[in-house]
Amino acid sequence: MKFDAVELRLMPAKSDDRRRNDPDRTKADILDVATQEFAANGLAGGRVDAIADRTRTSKRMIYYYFGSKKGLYLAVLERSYRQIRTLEADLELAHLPADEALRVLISTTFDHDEAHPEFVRLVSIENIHSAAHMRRSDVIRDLNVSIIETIAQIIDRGVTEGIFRRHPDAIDVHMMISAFCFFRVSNRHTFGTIFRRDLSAPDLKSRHRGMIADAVLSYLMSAERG
Amino acid sequence: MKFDAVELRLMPAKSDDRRRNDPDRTKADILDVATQEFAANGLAGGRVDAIADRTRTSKRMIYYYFGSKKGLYLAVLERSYRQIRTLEADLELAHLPADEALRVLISTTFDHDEAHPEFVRLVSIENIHSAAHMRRSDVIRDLNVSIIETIAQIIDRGVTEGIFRRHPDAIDVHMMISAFCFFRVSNRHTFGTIFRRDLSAPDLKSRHRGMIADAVLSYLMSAERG
DNA sequence: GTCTATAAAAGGATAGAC
DNA sequence: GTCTATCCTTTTATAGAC
Repeated sequence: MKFDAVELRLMPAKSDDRRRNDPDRTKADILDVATQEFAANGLAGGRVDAIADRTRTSKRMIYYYFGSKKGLYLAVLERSYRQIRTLEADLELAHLPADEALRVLISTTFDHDEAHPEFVRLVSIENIHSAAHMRRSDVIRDLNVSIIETIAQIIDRGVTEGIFRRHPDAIDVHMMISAFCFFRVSNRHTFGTIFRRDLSAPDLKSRHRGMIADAVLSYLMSAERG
Repeated sequence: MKFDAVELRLMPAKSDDRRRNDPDRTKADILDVATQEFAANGLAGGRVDAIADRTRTSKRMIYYYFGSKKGLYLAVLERSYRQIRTLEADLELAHLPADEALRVLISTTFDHDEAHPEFVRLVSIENIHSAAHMRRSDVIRDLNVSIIETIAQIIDRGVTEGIFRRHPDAIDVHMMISAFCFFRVSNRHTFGTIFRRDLSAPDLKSRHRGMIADAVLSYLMSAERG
């Protein structure tokens, strides 16, 4: 009799229940799955049912926490942007020579897009929607974009040191870098199909990482129109 | 009596009926509207009803001619690709100096993407679907991509003439050019929102057109790793 | 080849118990 | 906070007359 009672108390039922009732954990779980679903199929193509099925929780909870499909999509988008902005803000490049600093920054952007194709896809999807959701999101619109400040300082420094002969707009330079890194991932499938080339292959990856850095640097180092 | 008969023959009723029953005209009409609809809302987001409503014909005819929503989408995609390939194939650059030829080619790509945002959007959408439809389409996969041959010849010529000091892969150069031109249009909305900049403004357009050309040329003209 | 009406299915959202 | 069952709108697709 005593023995039976002890065994009952040792069962892990209660601890499991607490875990299941943790709101932050539930929300994060939903966001993880939703990120994959929307990145894979778009906003219209993504299925709330499919998300619920792959979650520890139910569809009801998605509506409970996020209100609607679009509310969930926006939460996914906000979280993804917060992550890349944090990464950019953590760069410490002030102690490096201008050209070295720029190479590190380009590699960081390049590697981020390579490592996070789901972010690249979400941004593509949001552009299909003309950035309508992002525009309404204070969170995203007001995320500090320190990368422009970083690039501006590098360009200034390079010009002062005499390494760079051009002095272009920092946002333009950021766009040039972003375009190349982003396109490689965003257009991987159509470009790869048409030109019969696997853009995810490791040798192409390292060649392209060097290529974009060389292109940006030779642009900055060359004389106007040459 | 004679007079009346002549007047009857001149009435345009019959000719109108023929026009309405012209299959090619009907198909082209459907494709025009479908291109706009899919480019605006994606494959899942695009509505067959919405297409039918903006067409001279009915929904029944869309299924009659194209079989399914996906069949229509694929037809739209095939037609868009055929158009840009035709444009590229018409370029006559052999008589120009290598650097001039490259500038013309870059401007052509740049202006094409600017003038055809619906094409850019369709390609973005097809990438969200991992190019699944394009892959199955013999028409698109086998469209001759003469642009690579064109770029390869320009690079060879530039190196022979001593203008270029690098000799990169032609597909890589094409990717570098495409990436910049494409990104400016495909990511116009998110990039514009975040950096508070209107990428469709005329002054930015011409500045960027020159910038991408300068970047590619200074890359080709610079020494390895410099 | 073309139209109207309708079937059939999918998918977003919610009711109500616990 | 969480679950099951279900409503109801939207949307793809087709039947059948002309």
